[in-house]
Amino acid sequence: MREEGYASITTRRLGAKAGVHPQLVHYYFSGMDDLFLELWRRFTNHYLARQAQAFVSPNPVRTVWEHDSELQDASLLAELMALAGHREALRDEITTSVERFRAMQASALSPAMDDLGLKEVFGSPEVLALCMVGLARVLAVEERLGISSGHAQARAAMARWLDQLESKSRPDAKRRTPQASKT
Amino acid sequence: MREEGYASITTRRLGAKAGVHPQLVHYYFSGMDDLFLELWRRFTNHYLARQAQAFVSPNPVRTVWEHDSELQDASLLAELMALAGHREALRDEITTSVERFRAMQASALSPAMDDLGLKEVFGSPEVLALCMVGLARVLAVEERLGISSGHAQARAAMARWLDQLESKSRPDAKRRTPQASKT
DNA sequence: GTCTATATAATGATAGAC
DNA sequence: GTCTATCATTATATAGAC
Repeated sequence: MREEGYASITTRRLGAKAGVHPQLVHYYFSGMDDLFLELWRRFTNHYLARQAQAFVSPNPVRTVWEHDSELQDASLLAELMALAGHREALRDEITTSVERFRAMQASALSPAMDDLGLKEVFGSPEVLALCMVGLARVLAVEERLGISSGHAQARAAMARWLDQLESKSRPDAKRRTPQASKT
Repeated sequence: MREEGYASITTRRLGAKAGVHPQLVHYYFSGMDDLFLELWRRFTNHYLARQAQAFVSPNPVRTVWEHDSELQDASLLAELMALAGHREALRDEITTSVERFRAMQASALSPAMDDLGLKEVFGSPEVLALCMVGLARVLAVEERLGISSGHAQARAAMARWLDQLESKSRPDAKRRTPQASKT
């Protein structure tokens, strides 16, 4: 799906990829809707768990940005939302979990809004969350197609801004590198 | 395509929608690739012409934002980019025109970068363009699915920010309403 | 659980009458 | 330009042998 879009997901291709006969797909899933639903649930479970990190992070803004930016998944997510446009069963599941996810991000970002003076520009943490996910997703989708105009500069600007925020919150601390510690 | 996604575009459905027989699609287009290419070209022609306004606008930032935000087309564009992921002929056409479009937006935004102090945060006009198109597209795609968490607030924050920019560039002028004059 | 075989429907596409 | 007729291909899905 990441490589060729949701329309190319068929029982035959899945079977071929898994090295089994396509009919087995119907043994494991009750149909294509069920299959996509299961994929989405795996996706959200992974991310909801991952997103919990933002609550204990010293800089939730950076943490949220890093999660939003996980390239492969960001473009997969765009694909799933396109798919949801014409699969009712998926749409309901996606809308509720996206809203839950956004609320979670917002509450993780909330303390930073006042501390770092972000309230003035963004107003609410939801808006900050929307801006970051928006930028991350354009970058992901475009890079999948081979478009790169301004991408490096955008990532650099984001890194600069995050560093700036960090020095605001802890003026004595040194800059954190993008990759977190391995523990 | 806006309503049900690119996968639901078939010769039969197009024929039904147009009130003619599906075989006529092959009379007008050499195939599905050609059909999507034609759609994309119409799309870009419309927007490249429209985008020229940004060069003569008193506030190019607002103009670019308004163009990016045209709801229906923003979600259609997301759909087309998803489609491009597995249609080579489309991909080449899309990548080149997106890059051309971005360069155009950037050069329209360029003078505002220095005047309004945007260079400090965004660095280059391409980055500003990416941020705006990112936010606009998330809003569009999500709204199509019925998701609205933070959307109203995001639009309000954007309106506030644009007004702020405007008062910076012309301190004596009054706020412009979102809709431009009719002439 | 995995396979063969098959049902049924929809797809993109072509040939040719009018 | 629009139609009828038809093609090969692919899709989801089911039944039943092993």
